[in-house]
Amino acid sequence: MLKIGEFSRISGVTIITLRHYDQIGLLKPVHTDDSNGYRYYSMRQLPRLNRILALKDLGFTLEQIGPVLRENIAPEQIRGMLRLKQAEIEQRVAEEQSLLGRVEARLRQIESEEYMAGYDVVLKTVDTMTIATTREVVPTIGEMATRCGAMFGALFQYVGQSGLKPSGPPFAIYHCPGYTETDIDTESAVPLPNGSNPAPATVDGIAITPQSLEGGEMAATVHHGPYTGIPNAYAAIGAWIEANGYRIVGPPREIYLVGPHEGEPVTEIQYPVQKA
Amino acid sequence: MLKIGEFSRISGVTIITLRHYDQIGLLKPVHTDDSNGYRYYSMRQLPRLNRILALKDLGFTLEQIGPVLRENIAPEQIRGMLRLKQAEIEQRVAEEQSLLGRVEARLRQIESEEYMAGYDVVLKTVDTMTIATTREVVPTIGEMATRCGAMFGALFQYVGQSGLKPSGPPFAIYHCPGYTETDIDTESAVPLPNGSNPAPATVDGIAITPQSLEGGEMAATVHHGPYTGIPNAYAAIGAWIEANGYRIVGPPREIYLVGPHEGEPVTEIQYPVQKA
DNA sequence: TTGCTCCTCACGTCACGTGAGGTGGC
DNA sequence: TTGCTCCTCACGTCACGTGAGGTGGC
Repeated sequence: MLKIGEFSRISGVTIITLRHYDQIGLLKPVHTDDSNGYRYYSMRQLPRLNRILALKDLGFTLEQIGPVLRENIAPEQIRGMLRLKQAEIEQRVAEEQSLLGRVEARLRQIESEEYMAGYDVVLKTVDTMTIATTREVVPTIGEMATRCGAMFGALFQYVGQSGLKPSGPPFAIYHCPGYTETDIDTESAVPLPNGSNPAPATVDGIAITPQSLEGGEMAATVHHGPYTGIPNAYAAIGAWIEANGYRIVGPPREIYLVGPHEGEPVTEIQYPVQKA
Repeated sequence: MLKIGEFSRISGVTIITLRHYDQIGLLKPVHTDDSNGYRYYSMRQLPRLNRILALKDLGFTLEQIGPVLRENIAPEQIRGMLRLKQAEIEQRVAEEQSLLGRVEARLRQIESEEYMAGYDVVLKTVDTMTIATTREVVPTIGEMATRCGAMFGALFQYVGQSGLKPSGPPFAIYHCPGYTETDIDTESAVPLPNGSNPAPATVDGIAITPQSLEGGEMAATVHHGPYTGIPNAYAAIGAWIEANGYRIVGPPREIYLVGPHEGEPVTEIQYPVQKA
């Protein structure tokens, strides 16, 4: 019979850990003194302790080790548990490596001075939503402001007439691939409460269609300030997507979080992406 | 001004997380209602929130993110932090991969039926210690019991005469490489309290030398039962060492935790090892 | 008035480590 | 008697998630 300190020295396990294993019932001392609470261990408990350490070393939690020690589990089951562990660790390694990739991408970005200061690109999941939308090809960029004004005016009028309330900020979808200054294929949209199902209509000669817009993973960033600076936000997202090994799988969305009439506008840019 | 639910929906961050960031001062709502505690956020806080998310995504803790947001840190410093992170993640990847290696080794062991049931090999660090020792070449294995008896008898007598107490169980070091049944180069030893420094002596014609024994990393397992079964323990350690990519760097030790006169003996085998 | 949203505790997570404060054994 | 060992709480770790129990706003 050994006092906890001796057993600790021989086993190489701290006293605190031994007390912890006692407390959770994983390794009880062979005897505990009733009067002073002293724990007494036996050398014959070393194999059990070593089994605990060996299983812990294979990545099992103490909670998982308990049953393995109690019931005598068939090697077949042990094998199953190890296979599971294996898959779990492989998963974690993959995650760590993707994290490493992100850190390295950021370092390269800083070092190559293509550092898009001020823009932080994040990945977010956007739900599928119901929207009211209208679409037109705007001939030149100079006409964007008036055309967008007209489109959103019609949309809000339509939403009001339908007895609905927008369920979020209005946004645009740009269907032309790449940056263009002419013939900009623009879809303007207002999100509606889920489940609402109004009919199509024409307002002020503008055709409005309610529809469902697919959600998914988005690479997104927020631009704070006048719209003339927005190309920088697009560039920042583009750089992030390339550096982090994603692929653009749809047209970008521009979400007008704070409109131009309420001070400095705040605009979010989203690109639907997939891991490449 | 947005209620927490709206801000949560727009940012894609849970309400609970937003409350947590408020609590630790990472992102305070622009306004908190005094009467009911409602938090109100602004769209203009989205860039800050995104910065938090982006840094978190690079593996920084919330505690590390705080200063980065408050003080405007130079890109030079950011670079330093990223380099540190990078090294840290590489370290973790290496650890996970070694864990994966251990799990795979165990799986192979089970599948190839060379499964040494009952032996759990663990890695432990043994301290350098002061010992009293005597060494001789035992001609045949049949004489081991009597020779060991004689050696330990002399050692204990010596320790007693020196006015010392053994500081741990007695053990043997086997200097012959591989398993042999003849001419076994055996060193018997008794650990002494650290700092004690007795003189060499001869007891019953047996020469006893006090010395220092180097510690280090050991692959160890415990054998429970008669000494005839001990070769299995050696085999188990050998298999473990090979499977886990270690290398034997010294002679094995056999530690007599429970001697043969106290019921079933309990014996620990240790091999000094290094990562190969 | 009824849902819906929001609030504040308090506790749990995983495997211990770190004091604080006190007692038993040689 | 004096160190040394041992004991039992209680709290901290990291970034939230999960109730419990209660209140404000349309």
